[in-house]
Amino acid sequence: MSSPASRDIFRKFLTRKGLRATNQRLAIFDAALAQPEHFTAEQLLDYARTIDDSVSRATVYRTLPIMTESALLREVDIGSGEKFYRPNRDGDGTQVAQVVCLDCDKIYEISAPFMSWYGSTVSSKLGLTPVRQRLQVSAHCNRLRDTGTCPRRG
Amino acid sequence: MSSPASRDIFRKFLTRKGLRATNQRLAIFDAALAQPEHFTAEQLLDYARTIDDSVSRATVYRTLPIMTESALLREVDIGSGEKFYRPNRDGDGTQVAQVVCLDCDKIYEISAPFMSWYGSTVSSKLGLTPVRQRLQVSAHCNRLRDTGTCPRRG
DNA sequence: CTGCCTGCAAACTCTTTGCACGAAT
DNA sequence: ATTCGTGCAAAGAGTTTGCAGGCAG
Repeated sequence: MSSPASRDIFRKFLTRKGLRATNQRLAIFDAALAQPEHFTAEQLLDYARTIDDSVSRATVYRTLPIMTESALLREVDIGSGEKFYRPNRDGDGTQVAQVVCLDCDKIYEISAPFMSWYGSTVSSKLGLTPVRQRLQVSAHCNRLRDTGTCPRRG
Repeated sequence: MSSPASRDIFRKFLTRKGLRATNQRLAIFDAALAQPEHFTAEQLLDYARTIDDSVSRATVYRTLPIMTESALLREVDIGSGEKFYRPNRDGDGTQVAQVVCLDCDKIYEISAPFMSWYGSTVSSKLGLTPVRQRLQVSAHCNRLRDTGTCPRRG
């Protein structure tokens, strides 16, 4: 949930960008920024509908780019078919690596400040200017392997 | 193109795995390992059909996992909707980063030996065992920005 | 009022799959 | 002779888009 105060912030944000502050967009903003973890477009739709049941899937998909381009959200693509999103509470997200548990699908985010240095170094040698980088580690759960149970699932 | 010799190698390879050495599979193997650059499933289909025009899209998609699981090919997912593949001529591919030019879509591969160390370090802190890692940098072409022309396109 | 924004549903892209036929062993 | 493998076409999943109507500014 979010307070009327955050609504006003979103409203101003949209106006500043020359976009209209529709109830659907506001509901999607509320829903997205209330998420504690990574979420998918579909999950966002579900939650946004609890705020405004007129929100459609199309509008969610049309609003997500607005939020990511403005760095309100960070897009996290772990190559699983669907994209994940996450409120961009801290930093710009270019210095964050992900560790993905292949057993419970949980995505851990790890600070990796050397990443942008690496990106710049490697890009400049090729005559390129880095835009973004991603570092992802896919891993299996030791606990699940040893005891047959992962604390994050069953 | 490939010599009859490589055909025999593929034949033995398949037999060893308990799989049948069909003409379609051999054509796909030939086509895949003849690629100098990254390629998509669709491009592989096109080329494989110049060797054996009975090759179908379904068989390409069914053969790609056989080749990647055996490390003959490396799968490179840059989050662009379609997957890329590449003959795995050197190493195991777990120590290679990609630099993707957003202007010409070229994928440069860079040796990044520290990656597996990083994966292990970060995973163990979470009670996980790393399976694979990927490090990708997306970048823009300086030449295109400065002169309006990228040597890799027009 | 004007035209941006919306929901709906169809379209799209890439990939997977069910089925009956065909070929490798 | 057995199966495993194949092509075809349909199904899938996630996302995008054309259109007619609706609401913000």
